[in-house]
Amino acid sequence: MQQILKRAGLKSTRQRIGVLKLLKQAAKPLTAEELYDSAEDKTQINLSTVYRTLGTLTEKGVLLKTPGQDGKAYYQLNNSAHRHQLTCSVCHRVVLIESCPLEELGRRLSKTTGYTITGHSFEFIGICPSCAGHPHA
Amino acid sequence: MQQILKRAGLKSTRQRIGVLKLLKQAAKPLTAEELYDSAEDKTQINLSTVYRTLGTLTEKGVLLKTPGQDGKAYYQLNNSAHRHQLTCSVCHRVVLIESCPLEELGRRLSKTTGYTITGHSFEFIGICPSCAGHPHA
DNA sequence: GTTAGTGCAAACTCTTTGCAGCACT
DNA sequence: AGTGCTGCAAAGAGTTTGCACTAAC
Repeated sequence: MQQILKRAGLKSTRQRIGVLKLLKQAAKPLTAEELYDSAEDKTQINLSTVYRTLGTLTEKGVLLKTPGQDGKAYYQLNNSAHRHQLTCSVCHRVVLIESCPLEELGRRLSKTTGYTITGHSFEFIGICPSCAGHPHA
Repeated sequence: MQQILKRAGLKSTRQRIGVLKLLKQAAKPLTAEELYDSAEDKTQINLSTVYRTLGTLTEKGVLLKTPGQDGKAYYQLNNSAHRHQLTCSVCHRVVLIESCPLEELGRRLSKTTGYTITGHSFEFIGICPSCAGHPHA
């Protein structure tokens, strides 16, 4: 945890370590508010600090930021285990997609454009079987 | 244009047709504000109406909504010619990706999850060659 | 000791909503 | 004529920022 921060040239603080720990445990993308609410003792971190931490860690490439259809941004560790979402456009419930097919595509894109690809965000939108069944849910 | 609206069960209004026309011409995703500013005569449509129009057309599956890293939502026609973005995390300039590789993936996902896939949003994040060259731009 | 990070409160941006009037079918 | 759509103004949600204080190096 501290190593990640050191590598990024950032100071190790209780707040940052807390955020990283939560994201590591989560195994699904979390919003700033979810992180804030999950902080065991609410007084341990301020919402502004959550936002600032997420911002700097995203800039450093440590985190992946995925702006969702709901207007909130979802954050997760930027590693090969990251997950993407599938949102139902009727009931707005979210499920996770098993694997990420974009790594290879990113490598190809990197070659053709000269960009260094540091991450990606994506999300499918659809209608879940339950909403397709009773459309007025 | 009117046909699209009729098929979606919506009334044909000057404002909606204007929005659709602009999106058709654009060939790149636009934000609500860009659409509002592009309306030839500014008095022809209200910003709220732009948002409402984009919302209903997205719900009907006519438009594709892609929430960007910058906090704004980008809209485009939901057809096979749609485009995705590649954003530089340093200078925040945006370029377009040539093709969309997610159609096939969506079909597969539809089979495994039972969801009706109606769209997707995605974006790559990277560092453009120019920013990689002089990092302090 | 110095610099980077934090908390708090206020501000800002994008987007949504209530309501009265207008336009499409 | 009736219903859906629009404009306006005000509110809402999520996120950012200035400043004084604190903690990491």
